[in-house]
Amino acid sequence: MARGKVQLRRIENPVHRQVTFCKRRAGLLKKAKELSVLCDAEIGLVIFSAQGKLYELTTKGTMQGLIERYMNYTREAEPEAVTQARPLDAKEETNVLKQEIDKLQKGIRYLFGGGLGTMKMDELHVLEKNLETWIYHVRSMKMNIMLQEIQALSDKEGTLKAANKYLHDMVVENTSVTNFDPFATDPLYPLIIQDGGFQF
Amino acid sequence: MARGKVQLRRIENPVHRQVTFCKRRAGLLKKAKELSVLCDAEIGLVIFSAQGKLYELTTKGTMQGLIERYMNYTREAEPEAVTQARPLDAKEETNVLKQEIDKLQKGIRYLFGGGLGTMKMDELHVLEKNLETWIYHVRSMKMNIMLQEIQALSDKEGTLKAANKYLHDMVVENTSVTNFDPFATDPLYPLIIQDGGFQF
DNA sequence: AACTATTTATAAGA
DNA sequence: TTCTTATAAATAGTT
Repeated sequence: MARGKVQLRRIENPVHRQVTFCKRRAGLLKKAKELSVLCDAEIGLVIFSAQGKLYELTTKGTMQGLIERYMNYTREAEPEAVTQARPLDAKEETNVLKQEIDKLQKGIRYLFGGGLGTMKMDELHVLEKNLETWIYHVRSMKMNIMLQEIQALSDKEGTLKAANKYLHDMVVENTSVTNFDPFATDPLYPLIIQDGGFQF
Repeated sequence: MARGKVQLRRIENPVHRQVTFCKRRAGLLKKAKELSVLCDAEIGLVIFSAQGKLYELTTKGTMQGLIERYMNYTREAEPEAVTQARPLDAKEETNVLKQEIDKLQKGIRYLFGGGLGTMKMDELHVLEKNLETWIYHVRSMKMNIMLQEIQALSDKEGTLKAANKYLHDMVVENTSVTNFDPFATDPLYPLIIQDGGFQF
């Protein structure tokens, strides 16, 4: 905006681009602050540079709070989920999960606010049930991970046993040809075993 | 920025403020887009008007995606929690609770994002423990509410019994003076009892 | 980082 | 809201 019009496309010269980024970023943040003050608006601005560095601004409260407000607003704008007795398809199930998350979030908002003391009996009851539901989900997921790990270890074990057997046979064959060895017929012994850790 | 300097404080005239909001909002969104294009930055801009209406912009991907990137970035930057063995004082306990809430929120952020599937085993474990802790808190609070209700009912019962006894004595006294009544010595009978409902 | 010539944004008025 | 226009601000290119 000075000494020459600017083309609205990526500035190819990296130095030039960096300088412009610096200047315009400052300008944008300033403008955002001004708009907020002049017009009493709540503004959140997040800028990730091309190098991945974060610059941010919130004009009222925290970014965390603003994100929650945003989530709430966009969720409200979404169409209502349909509750029916028939089995739910994938999309509907997603909506149900979102509602559950919403309830949990409400509970957490209570916790953030006046603490549990401000919650009514029935609200506490709902929160409790939701927490139980999520514990169930979390435990299911843990179980799945564990089963996968077990499967992986089991596969690995099979592979190692096969390798072991092959090596053992080699040893038997070689020793029986070059010289007589009484240990050649010993039971299988793990020549190479490498086991990954497995924590609960 | 024209025909008169602007004071950096809330515009009191509502019409004036609304017009300025409209103009500057457009300007800010334009500047954000330009910065993103010129310097290859990812930008998210959220504006809530004083009336609570939402205006938003994201220059790459979705707001949802940007929020996740932001969450990730800020989580990495956070310092680790301090774990101590000695008993905590009130202020420290508050901090611990805040941290617990933070962890729970992180769990919920995961839920919002790619679902539980993106969480690691240890993260799931932490989330599970936090959920358990909060269920404990919720149940304690329910118990307290119930105990208070019981106490209140018990008090009311005592009051009613006292009133009952007083009324009974009155009846006995009156009947014994004005006329002989064989029912005057009947056992105590509840003349007025009003009991509140009590739901679990 | 500073300096300006210009462009751009926008306050006020219509 | 939108247009116009005088003027304030932002900033591209240069030092």
